[in-house]
Amino acid sequence: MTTRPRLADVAARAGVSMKTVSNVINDFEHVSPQMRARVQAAIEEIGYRPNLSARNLALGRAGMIALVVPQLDMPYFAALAGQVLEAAARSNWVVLIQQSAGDPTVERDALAGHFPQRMDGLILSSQRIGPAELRERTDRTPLVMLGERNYQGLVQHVAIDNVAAAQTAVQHLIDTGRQRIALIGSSPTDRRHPRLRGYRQALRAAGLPERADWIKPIRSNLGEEGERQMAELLAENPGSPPDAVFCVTDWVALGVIRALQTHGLRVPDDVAVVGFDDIPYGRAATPTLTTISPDRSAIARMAVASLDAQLTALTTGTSYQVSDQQASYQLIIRESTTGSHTKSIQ
Amino acid sequence: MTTRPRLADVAARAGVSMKTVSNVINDFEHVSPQMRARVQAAIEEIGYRPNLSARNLALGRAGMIALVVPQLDMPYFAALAGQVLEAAARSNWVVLIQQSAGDPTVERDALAGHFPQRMDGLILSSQRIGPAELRERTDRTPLVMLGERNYQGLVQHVAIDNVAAAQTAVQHLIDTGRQRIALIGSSPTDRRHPRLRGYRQALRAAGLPERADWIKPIRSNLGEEGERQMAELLAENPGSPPDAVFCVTDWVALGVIRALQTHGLRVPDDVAVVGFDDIPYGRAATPTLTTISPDRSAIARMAVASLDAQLTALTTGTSYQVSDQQASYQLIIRESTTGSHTKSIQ
DNA sequence: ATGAAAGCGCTAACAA
DNA sequence: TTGTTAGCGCTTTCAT
Repeated sequence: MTTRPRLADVAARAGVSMKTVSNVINDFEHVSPQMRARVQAAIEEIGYRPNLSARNLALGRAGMIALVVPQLDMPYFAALAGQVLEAAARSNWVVLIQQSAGDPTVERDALAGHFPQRMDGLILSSQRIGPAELRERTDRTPLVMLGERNYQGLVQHVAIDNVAAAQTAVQHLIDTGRQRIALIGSSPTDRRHPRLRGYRQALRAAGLPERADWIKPIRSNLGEEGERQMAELLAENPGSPPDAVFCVTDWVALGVIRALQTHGLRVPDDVAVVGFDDIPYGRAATPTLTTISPDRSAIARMAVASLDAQLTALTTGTSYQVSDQQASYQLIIRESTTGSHTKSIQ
Repeated sequence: MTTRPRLADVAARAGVSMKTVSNVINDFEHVSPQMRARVQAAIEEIGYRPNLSARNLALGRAGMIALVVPQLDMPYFAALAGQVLEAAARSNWVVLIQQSAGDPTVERDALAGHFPQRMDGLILSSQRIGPAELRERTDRTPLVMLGERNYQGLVQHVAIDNVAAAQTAVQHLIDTGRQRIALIGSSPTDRRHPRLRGYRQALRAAGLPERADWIKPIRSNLGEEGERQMAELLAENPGSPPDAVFCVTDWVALGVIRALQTHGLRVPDDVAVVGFDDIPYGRAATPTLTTISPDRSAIARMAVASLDAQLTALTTGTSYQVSDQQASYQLIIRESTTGSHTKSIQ
C-alpha cells in the first residue's frame, strides 16, 4: 500500500508552493483563477484529501464538538442529533455524541470539560443541570444549553418558547370543545415548569378551573410512567374522567393513550390527547398523535452557529454576549384530538 | 486564558522525560510502579489531557471511523449508533455518523472513501449496496457491512441469522395456535430475502400451506406502507382474514396493527402480529409488540473489533480473513401475540 | 528503564 | 501574488 498524497505532493504536481495549495484549499482570496484551476486539477489527479489531524494541530483547534444527550434511542434526541450532525459538518466539525443516560455525573463532567480530548464546543441537552452548576463552571469551552429549563442568562440557551407552545396545545383542546383537561408530566407545585405554566395560562384565559389533583408528575420520560399516572387519575375519578389530557412529551402521551384504551376509553372520542416533541412514532401510532413540533433543524443550526461565534470571540479576545434564542414550533393536529380512527366494523 | 498543559509540561513537573510520560499514558510495560505513580500525580496536578490531533498525526491514523446509516431518527439505527459509539470509544475512535437517507450515491461515496478526511474504518448499514459494488471497490479502508443482505464472503459482515430469527418468530405464531399466517414486507418472488425464507421454512416445517397472495411487498420501511398493504390484504380477503401477520420490521408492524384496528379487528384476539428489530416504541405501543430483538451491542462490538483487526493487518502487512459473523437474537413475547390488552369496559 | 531528536502534515508568519 | 520555514503536540527510533 503506497502512502497517501500530501499537500506537498499536490504542490509538486502543480508546480507551485505549499502555501498556494493551502490558499486554494482554504478558499483564500488573491489566488488567480488559472492558478486555482491548476491546483484543483492536481488535487483531483492524485486524489488528495487533507489530513484533518494535521490541520487541527496546526490551527490549535480540536475539530470536534461534543453533543451530550440523555440517550440516542430516544427519538426526540436521535432526530436532534441528526440535525446537529448536519449543521456541525457545515462548520467542519465532527460531533462526538455522548449519552448521559440521565446520569448527572456525566453531564457535570462534560461541563467541566472532561472529555477524552479537548473540544471546540459543547452542546448540552439536560434536565439535570441548573443555574447553580453553571455558575460554578470554570471551564471556558464554548457552551450551548438546549432544553426547556431556564438558565437566567448564564449561558447561551436555544429552545422553543415552551410556555407559549404548551399554551397553544392546550388552547387547541379548548378550541375543540374540551373542558376537563388534565396534565400528565409535571408536579402542581413546580411553579417553574414552562409547560405547566403554559397549561395554566390556557386554562385561565378560557376561564376553566384548575384542579391540582389533575396534574400528575412523572418520575421519568417513559411511556410506562404516563400509563401509570393516567391509570391512577382514572381510578381517582370513577365515572368522571377528564375529556382531554395534555402530556409533557409524546413518549408519555403514548403511555397515556395505552392506559385510556386499556380502560375502555376511546381516543379521541372520549378523551383527546396531545403530546409534545413530534417524535416519528406519533405518525404511526393508533390513533396518530397531535403534538407540538419544535423546529429541530433551527435549534441545531442556532446552537452550532453560536459555538462558532463563541470560539471566534475566544480566539480574538473579544467578548460574546450570551442570549436566550428561540426557535419556532408548530402545532401538528392529528387523530388523537380530532380524528376518529375506528371505522365501523366490517 | 493560559495555554493548556502539554506532555512536556507533565514531564517537567514530574522531572522525567517525555518518553517516560508517554510510556505511562500508553500503558507500556517496563515502567516502575513508583515512576508510574509520580507521572500520574503530575498529570492530575496540572490537569493534563492528551491532544488527540497530535497523537493521531504522529501515529498516522485518523482516530475516526465512519458509520453510515439510513437515518438517525429511525429507532433501530439510533439504538445501533448508540452502541457503535460506545464500542468505538473503547478503541479510542470517534465516530463520524453519516446519514444516507437511503441515497445510494451517499453509500457508494462512502465505499469509495469519499469523506472530508481519511477514516480508519467504515461501518456501513445498507439495503442498497450489493456484492457487485463490493467487487468493484478499490479503496482499502477497513470495512464492515451490517444488515441482512448476503455479501458472499466479499467483506466482513456482521448480522444475526435472519433466516433462523424469522423462522423463530413464525414458529412462535404457530405454537400459539395460528394457522393462517401472512407476511408483510417482502415480495413472494424475492427468493433471496432471508426473513421470507425463514417464514417459508416455518410454514413448511408445520405443514402449513403457503399463499403467494398473503406475502405483501413494501416499498419502504414505513408504518404507512405496512398499513396500506395490510388494508389491501384485508380487502382481498373479506370475511376470512389471516389470524396472524409476520412483519419484516417493527415499524411496518405498527402500521399493520393500525390497519387491523381501523378495520375493527382486535390484536391479538383476532389477529396476532410479530415484528422484527425491537425498537423502543414496541414497548409503548398498544398492544405492546412481540418482536425479534437482535443483540445490537454485540453487533457493534464485533464490527468495531473487526475494524481494529483489519487496521492492524493493514499496517503490519499481514492478511485479514473476512468472515460472516453472527450475533445472537431473542424472541421477545409481548401482548401483540399473547396478551389481551383490552380489559372490560369500566 | 530512560533521554534526545526527528518527523507526522498542515498553517501562518514573514520574505520576496 | 507566491515561496520559505518554523512550529502545533505527540510518538518513536536510537542511544544510553
